[in-house]
Amino acid sequence: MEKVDRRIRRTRNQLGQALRELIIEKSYEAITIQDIADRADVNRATFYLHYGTKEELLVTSLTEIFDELVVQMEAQAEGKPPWESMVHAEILFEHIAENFALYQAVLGQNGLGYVMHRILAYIAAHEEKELRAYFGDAAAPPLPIPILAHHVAGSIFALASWWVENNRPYSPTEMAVMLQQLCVQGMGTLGGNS
Amino acid sequence: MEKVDRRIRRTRNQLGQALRELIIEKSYEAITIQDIADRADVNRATFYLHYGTKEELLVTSLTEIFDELVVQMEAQAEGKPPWESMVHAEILFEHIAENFALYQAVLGQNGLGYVMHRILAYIAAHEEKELRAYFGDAAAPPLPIPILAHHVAGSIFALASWWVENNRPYSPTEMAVMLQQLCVQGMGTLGGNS
Amino acid sequence: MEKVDRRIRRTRNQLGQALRELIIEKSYEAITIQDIADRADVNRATFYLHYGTKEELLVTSLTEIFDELVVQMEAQAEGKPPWESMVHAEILFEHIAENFALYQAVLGQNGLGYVMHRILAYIAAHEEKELRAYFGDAAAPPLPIPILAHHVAGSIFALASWWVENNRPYSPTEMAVMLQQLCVQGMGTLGGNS
Amino acid sequence: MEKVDRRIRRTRNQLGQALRELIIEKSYEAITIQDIADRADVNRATFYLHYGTKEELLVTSLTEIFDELVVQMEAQAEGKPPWESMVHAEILFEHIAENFALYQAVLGQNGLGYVMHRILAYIAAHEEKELRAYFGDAAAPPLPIPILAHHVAGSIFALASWWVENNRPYSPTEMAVMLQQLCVQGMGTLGGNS
DNA sequence: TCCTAAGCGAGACGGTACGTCTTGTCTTCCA
DNA sequence: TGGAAGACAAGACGTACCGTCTCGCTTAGGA
Repeated sequence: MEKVDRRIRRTRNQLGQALRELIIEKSYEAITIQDIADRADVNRATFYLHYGTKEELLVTSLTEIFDELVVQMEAQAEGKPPWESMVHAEILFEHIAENFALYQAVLGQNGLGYVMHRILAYIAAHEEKELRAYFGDAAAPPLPIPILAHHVAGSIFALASWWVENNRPYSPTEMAVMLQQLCVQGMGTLGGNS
Repeated sequence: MEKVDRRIRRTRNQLGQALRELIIEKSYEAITIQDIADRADVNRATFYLHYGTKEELLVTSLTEIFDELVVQMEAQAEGKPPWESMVHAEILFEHIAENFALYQAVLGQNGLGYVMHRILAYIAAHEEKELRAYFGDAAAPPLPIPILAHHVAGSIFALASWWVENNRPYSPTEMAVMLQQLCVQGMGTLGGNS
Repeated sequence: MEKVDRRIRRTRNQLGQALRELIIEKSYEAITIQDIADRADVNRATFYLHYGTKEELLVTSLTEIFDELVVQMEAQAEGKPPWESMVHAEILFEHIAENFALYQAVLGQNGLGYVMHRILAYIAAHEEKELRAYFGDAAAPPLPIPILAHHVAGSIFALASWWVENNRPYSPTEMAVMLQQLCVQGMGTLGGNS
Repeated sequence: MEKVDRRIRRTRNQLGQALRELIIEKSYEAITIQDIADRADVNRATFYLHYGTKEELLVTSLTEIFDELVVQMEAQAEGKPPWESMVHAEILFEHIAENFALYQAVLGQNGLGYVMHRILAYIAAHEEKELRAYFGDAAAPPLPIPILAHHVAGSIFALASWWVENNRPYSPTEMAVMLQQLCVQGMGTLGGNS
């Protein structure tokens, strides 16, 4: 555990905070390092003492937020197959609601490809881990696990994306319920006619 | 039908082609307009005679490809609910296979947020249209149509993304089958054990 | 005498006229060929059919004006030494008054070095010719003729320049008288005290 | 006394030096800012940190040279009427001889109108000041002072111009003598015949 | 009177310079 | 020693102007 000067921590926090604020205000590409430094009340040269590129700061900055989410979710680990529990999804949607402006910027029209990809990959990896834990090595899954994982991840990603862009027309719980329904039962039984 | 100088058409084609090539070779952001102009054997100033920004060329260029796909897909319009027909998805995966390198660049690690968002939105809109046609005004759908549409779109997007990043481990047909299975039946019946 | 299409003559006149107008309105360097073409109601490409550069048009255009002056002056040739005749200078100042705006532009703050130099050299050459004619080969001039010529030319140039820049505070005749006085008698006898 | 970074002074010197060298080598208009930057071993953008335009650098650069001349001349201030002292003129011609190539470029065929005008105006203003000091308020001068001043200034300018263009056929002292003779006695008494 | 060459408008294009902006490095000086 | 201040190199940006070219239209002026 490296001992880090208090000032350094302070500077880094300010930089992270500044970027998160700016991302909400304007397109990520349009943000210059000077912008970040100005907002953080820090000299531009100082930025380079801590981060090599804008992206490095972005990853660091977002990681903090994601980590927080993961901690919350892992506190809910149970034995049930992941898709039969709405808890995960509910926590996710609540988390998004809390950082709404940020996710709006990241997932929306001018979203960050890099971040989008990361999120999708992250969710998929998470699902995959849980699926493997569920199926164990015994019962072979009917479809390849990565496919299952990406199916769920894609659905989550798209629903979250839609939800954010449409200003949260449903509550986190409602979203979680619908998500679960779609993933577990599929759309076939929803025709009403069957 | 606007009459366009042959030279103009030629120049624009070269620019579009150049961008598509470069996107495959390096990160979109790293591509300069000079790069594009060089590759297209065109003066940089000439670029600006036709497009205001790199993005404008990108959209134009990709639209051509998407349009082609849409034409193919619409030729398959049938009366069945979209998710019961694998044809659409199959055509999609084949289309991706044909423009593999391009999609690898666009959907991958350093993918373009803008394009990703566009694709997702495009697929969702497409699904939504078909769902509305299917349900008509009579039978109220069990879940809001946008939700259904985005669920499917997200799944398609994520599976396609995964497929591309893992170098097409399955055939387009196999992917289409699995996709349909997941969407229609859901994962609940796949427990294998039940 | 080359036969020139009426249209050609018309085009060239328009271009010359346009340049002369523009020179009065703004700095010569700031005038673009497009400006000239626009003003002349001519396509830019057409400009190049007639003149290679802006300078070429300038010379052609100004030469027309100078030639006119020379004709007037030569009509006054007499046997007297040039500096004892005010006629030349008077004609010159009257000529300048007639093309006032043009000379203001050419001799003023943002005057054209090229044209200034040309004018000075032209006057000097003119003086030199007359001086040589006057001295003949007999009486050796007390000072080298080129020196004498440039002295007079410089004085004319400077006085004209000053006169134009100060909005003609004296009549052409007055200027001519003063010029002659200065050149012939010098300033030594003007001490007022002697 | 403003404190200026040593680097800044160095950069500016290099830029001024570069321009002075280039002016000798080719037409001022043909000199690009890139040329200047290259010659000064400085980045083009750096040029703009110090000067807004080529003209600004030119003025700054030439002013340094002129100032030097003025200092020399003012060290010779005496009570005599300016035109009865050859000292000023002599210093001037010597100064020109020292910066010969530069003046060749500035006064010659492709001279700079702006600079020519400046020089003429500068000399005239200088003369005017001395004339006013000489005449005081008492004796009214026989001719308007500005006219006298411009007469002398024009002569100086033209003789210097001719001298430079003809590769200094006389010594600075000889030029000064002739100049004084012309200005003081005029040409009337030089006819030899009178 | 026709027809044929020339003048010209329109505008795409390669090229060059411009002035601006951002980045990353460096140096100097302060707390 | 961490950071402020800021000069600088590097290089992309979007714009402006230049000179050249090609393509049609029109419009004399000779057949």
